[in-house]
Amino acid sequence: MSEPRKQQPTLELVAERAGVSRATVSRVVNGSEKVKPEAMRAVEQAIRELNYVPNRAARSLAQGRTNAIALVVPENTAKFFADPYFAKVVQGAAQYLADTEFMLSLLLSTESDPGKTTRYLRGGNVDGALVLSHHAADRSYADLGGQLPLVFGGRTMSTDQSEIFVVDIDNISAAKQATEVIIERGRRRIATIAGPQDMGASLDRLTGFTQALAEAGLEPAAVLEGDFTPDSGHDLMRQLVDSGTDFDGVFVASAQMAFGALQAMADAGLGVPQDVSVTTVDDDAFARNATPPLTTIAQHPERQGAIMAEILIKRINGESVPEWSIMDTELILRASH
Amino acid sequence: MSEPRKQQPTLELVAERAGVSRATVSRVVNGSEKVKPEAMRAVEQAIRELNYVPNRAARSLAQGRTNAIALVVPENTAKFFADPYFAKVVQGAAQYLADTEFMLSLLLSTESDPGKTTRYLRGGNVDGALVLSHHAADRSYADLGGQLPLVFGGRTMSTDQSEIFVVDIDNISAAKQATEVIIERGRRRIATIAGPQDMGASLDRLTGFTQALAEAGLEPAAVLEGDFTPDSGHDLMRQLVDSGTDFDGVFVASAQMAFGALQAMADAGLGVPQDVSVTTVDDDAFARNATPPLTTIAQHPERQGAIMAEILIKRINGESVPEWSIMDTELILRASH
DNA sequence: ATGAAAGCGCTAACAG
DNA sequence: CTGTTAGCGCTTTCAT
Repeated sequence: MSEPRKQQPTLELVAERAGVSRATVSRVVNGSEKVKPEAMRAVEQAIRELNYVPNRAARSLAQGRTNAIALVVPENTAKFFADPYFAKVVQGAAQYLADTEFMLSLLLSTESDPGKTTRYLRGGNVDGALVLSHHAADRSYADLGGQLPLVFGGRTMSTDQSEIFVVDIDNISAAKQATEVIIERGRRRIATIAGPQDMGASLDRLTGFTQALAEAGLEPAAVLEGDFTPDSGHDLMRQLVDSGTDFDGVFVASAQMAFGALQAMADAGLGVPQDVSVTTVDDDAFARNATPPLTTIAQHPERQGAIMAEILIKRINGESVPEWSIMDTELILRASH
Repeated sequence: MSEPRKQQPTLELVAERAGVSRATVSRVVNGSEKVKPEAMRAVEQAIRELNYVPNRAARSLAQGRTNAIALVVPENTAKFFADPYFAKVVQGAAQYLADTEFMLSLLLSTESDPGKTTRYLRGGNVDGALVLSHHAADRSYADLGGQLPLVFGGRTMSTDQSEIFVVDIDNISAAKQATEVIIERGRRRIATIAGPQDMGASLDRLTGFTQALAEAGLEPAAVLEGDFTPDSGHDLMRQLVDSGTDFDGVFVASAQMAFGALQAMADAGLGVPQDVSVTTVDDDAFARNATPPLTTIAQHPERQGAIMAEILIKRINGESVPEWSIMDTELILRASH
């Protein structure tokens, strides 16, 4: 049944045409110094004439290296596209890799069959992988770390493994800082809409929130758990309002959720920041276009992507790199606090 | 310098452990019928114990097939993420492929080095590719069609090639239909904000617009050319207004641009649909959340992605498929016309 | 500086 | 049903 694939010219063909051995062609292709200019020209011409491109599978088999890395997003397609954070990280990684010999291949891990992705990764298709948005329940990638160089974006929840490389912001201090802004505003009944508690970033942000409160001698007015989507922010805020809880400040763990929460508050006739002071994390389109614009902690996902890629490449090349890279964040004061 | 990669167990190792030949292991791995249950169990156990995963490069080299296909987006990362159309197509393709043995690998073609992507594609990394959003200037992919099964999303501009497989809507009739809605409203001074004229879809939509007008005995009030982004829609609409052109209807070639245009009209104090009737193409978040919600032609990008994938797989398997697949569209009447 | 030869890990006839 | 034997296209010692 299989259609005869148009045969690509092989290295051997190039060798014949150039009148040299396959070894020499290989040397030229790989930019080895030790080739006579004369032979080199002949080979290059043959390559051009035949429109030759080396077969990657063969090369990869021979040298045990693929020159490709994967960016794995263990999240469904809809969420992936809805969250500007992913876009930025991908962009940063892609940009960094553009100047290297490496290809970036984006793997949206299908919820239906996560094993498919791991098998692909372990099947020698890539030299390493960047893993994003790692839910705790999902141990598949953490375990993979022993077999393939991995770099995580955001801390993973597994603690029993060493040799886990991660690039992240300090989520605890970020949340703490954001919460302090509210406290400094004089607010005392402060709630939070936290992120999914199976992710490291969410846990840390909740910790930071609690710490800030504790240091000011306060108790949380309420703690709700969302899933980082605007809808969950909206729904939880409405719940909070409907519950009759008395609050005058809220730290929301992501700009997307804060965006939704703001709408719910507007619907409920709550003024921001007069009635409620709100701060959040992420300086994306949601933060900037919210009404009012959100006071927030900017991380720099684009830079994060680039750094992740850089570290992975270094690991692949056997250079030693620190296990943790903590990125700076920035407090952006806008109108919502 | 290269770090010793942790050696994955090979098929040979499995064979030894199971006490059979490599061929038998291969048979089991590939699900051949003709293996004694007994041997099969032994092999399966060995595989489990060794945590064996076949090396793809080797397999692919041996059987001349990779079981991976690429989805190529010749567009920069920012545009890719900003346009819900891409998200939907990817989603559709990913979903379809989830039930097959094929991996989907997303290639954001870097503007800096398009040759890198083509080389990757030709290097035998994938069995075929889906190509999206094809600008005319870019012949690289059309030419690739001779060497690798390709399926395009949206018609390509190259006319000299046969064997070009494309999945698309009928852009001419879609635009015509959208324009007719405006005409039926009794409007006579109708302008258009078209898409980039180096893309087939844009050209066709302009053609459909012009045809509808011609059949009603009308001339375009104005023809502006945007780039499918909301910003371009905004800017062009402001230009149109500032130019003093007299118009009471406008067909905008994409919902993103229409979204921007609507804002500009609101700024200019133009009422929609009282003063100006507007229709567009795409039923995405922009169309639905615009003020007022947009009357539009819905294409079904998710289905398009799935169909593209389906056709590509069939081609890879040597089945014969039609070169053109035209998808249905749907007129959605909302408040803007 | 170059060629010969031995694989990389797997699959695919071909015997048996 | 199973093992033997060739490769797939490329890289890489090792000689020369």
